[in-house]
Amino acid sequence: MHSPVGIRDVAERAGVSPGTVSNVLNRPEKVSAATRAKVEEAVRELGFVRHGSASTLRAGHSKTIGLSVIDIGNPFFTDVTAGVEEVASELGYAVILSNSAGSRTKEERNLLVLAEQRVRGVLITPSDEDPTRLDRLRDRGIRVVLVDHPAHRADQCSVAVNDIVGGTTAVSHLLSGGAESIAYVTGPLTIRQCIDRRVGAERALGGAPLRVIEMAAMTPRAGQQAAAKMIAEGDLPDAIFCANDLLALGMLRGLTHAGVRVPDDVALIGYDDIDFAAASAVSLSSIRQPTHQLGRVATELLLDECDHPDTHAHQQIMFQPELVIRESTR
Amino acid sequence: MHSPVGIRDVAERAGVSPGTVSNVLNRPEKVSAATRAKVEEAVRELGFVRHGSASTLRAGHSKTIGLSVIDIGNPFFTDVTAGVEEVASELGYAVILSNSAGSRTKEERNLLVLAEQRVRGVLITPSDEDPTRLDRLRDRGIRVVLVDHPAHRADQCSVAVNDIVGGTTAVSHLLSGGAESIAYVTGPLTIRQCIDRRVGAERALGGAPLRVIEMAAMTPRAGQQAAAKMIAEGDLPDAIFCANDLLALGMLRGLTHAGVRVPDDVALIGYDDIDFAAASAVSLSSIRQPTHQLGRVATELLLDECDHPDTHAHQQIMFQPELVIRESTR
DNA sequence: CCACAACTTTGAAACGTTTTTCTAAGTCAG
DNA sequence: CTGACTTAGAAAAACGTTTCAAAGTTGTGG
Repeated sequence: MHSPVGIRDVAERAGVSPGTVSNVLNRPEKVSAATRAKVEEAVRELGFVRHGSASTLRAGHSKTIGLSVIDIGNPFFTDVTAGVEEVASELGYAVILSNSAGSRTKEERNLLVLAEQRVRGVLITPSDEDPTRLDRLRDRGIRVVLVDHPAHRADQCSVAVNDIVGGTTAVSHLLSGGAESIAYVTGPLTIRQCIDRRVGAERALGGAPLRVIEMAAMTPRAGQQAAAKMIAEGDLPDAIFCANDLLALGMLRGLTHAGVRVPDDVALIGYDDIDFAAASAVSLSSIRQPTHQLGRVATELLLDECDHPDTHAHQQIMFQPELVIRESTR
Repeated sequence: MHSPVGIRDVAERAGVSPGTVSNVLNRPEKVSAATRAKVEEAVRELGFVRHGSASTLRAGHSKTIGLSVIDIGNPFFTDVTAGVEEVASELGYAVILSNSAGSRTKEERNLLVLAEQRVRGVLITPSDEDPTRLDRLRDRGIRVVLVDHPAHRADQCSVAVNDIVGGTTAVSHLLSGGAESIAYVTGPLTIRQCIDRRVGAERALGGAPLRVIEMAAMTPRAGQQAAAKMIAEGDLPDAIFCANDLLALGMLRGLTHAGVRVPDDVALIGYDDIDFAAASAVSLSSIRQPTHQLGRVATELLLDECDHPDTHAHQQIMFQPELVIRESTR
């Protein structure tokens, strides 16, 4: 283990002052081509790597951002994360990942760790509507961009997808396929996304009744239970709209097992268009959200806000979801 | 935005010296209960948050670790990541996530960023066998633990799952179900995991021939293509072993579409036991790897190495995979 | 009542950068 | 050739912690 090489070692080797090395590193245009070359040479020879903490301490800002998601196991968030990592990495930022796992205390603890690390900004899918923790971050000078959650304030960036439109699109599609009775299988109706998708569904029905089946979780298992319940109760609708693909996949499995044919007996549509939607035995129609894009754009907004605070204009971006038709609604 | 409150503000408020505040923060047992209480009170009143960079700079080590994975979109790595995040968060460490996306240059760039951040250690699933970049990290005093890759050296921790045993288990299970001809559908045979699983499969066959179908990717799409190819060629085996569940799901779909019944006509088994294996129309038998555990243990090893370097004993841990029987091989 | 040990607390230096101020050396017009 | 102006680089002062030797405090036994 060779002793750590610092900016002064580089300076000595190149025959310049430490300040000049710093300039080469941070504002190369301020330095003449000749000395720049000398310094770069020295950096290479000595294998110098800048000490991020020292840099952060003195400069007052770091090259890291925080990402706080609700469930890292959900393909939706995984895709978002991939998009975030991509952009951050391109711009030389490191991403600190934290998973609130739906727990508010864990989220709070994670945000504290992020504050200690003096991250430049935070991308967060908040686990509830309470804005005080985020305000506290902002007070500390940490920028915040909301992900998959529209901002309520104009001085705040956010990136989301219109879930009401998504609900409407899904149900309209089912109606246009000839369905007359429709059921909505959803997760907890405390979750904004579930509520909005329901509102959209009802809007499409224009007053006709929507049978709502609320499950505690949004997993394949829950979907299968919902299927069992509907079959036991004996009256299947013409079509089923599930609030996410995990539910829909479980539902598909439950129906198929009971001898119900999809889409002949019952049409089925999910939400999110995760990779596995296309891969199931009867491929699943779904509402696609630009997840990867969501992560990319959120990160671009955040880093723009950090790097160009004067020209930055806050934006609340709302993407539109997209209908993907597959076998389950043909 | 209130002006940043530092350790000296806290000291002043509590009527002690900055050194004492630092002691309360880092070695509470060195401080009398009375002053500790005073200091903690002051911390709370002022909303003090320690400046991680300053701390890292002075103390010489940080409270962050790096995690470098090959494909953040693959549920296998997602599960590992969740385990890592869990343990790190419990112990107050932040996790910097980087995704090499299979590209060696990207991996290299990411490792540089991690080195700049002076992470305490790195968890990495290396994208190839070349050990020089890892040696370079170790030279810098950054501990390295290999994930899903057995270490070749004794002074190095690693956590992996025995893929040879997994291959043997899968094929033995197929044989015990009465299969006589078996095909192995795999990703590129440059990938260690694919090779090992094949070796295990051949071991189970004890000399009997194994038909190997090598695909360029390990995705549902590739699995479906493999199915189409086998059906076109006209001779289906009794059973198929796929090198991961994504391939197997695609295979299942391809077979079902061609009217081949699983498991009646062909038995099918995958690998990884991702969540969706249980959720498909014909639930998929698979080889389960303790993915979450993999992440947890790797992190525990790394942090033990960091926090107790004198008592730490390097370990190469090899987990055993587990057979999960579902409908596709009944 | 003193010497000594055990325990607390202090104060200043140091960690490796960035930033700001300042000097020296060019450059150019008159 | 001078003086104003520009530019490149040097020197030193921060940034907010931790550390460590030293000083201070308390308690104990003789």
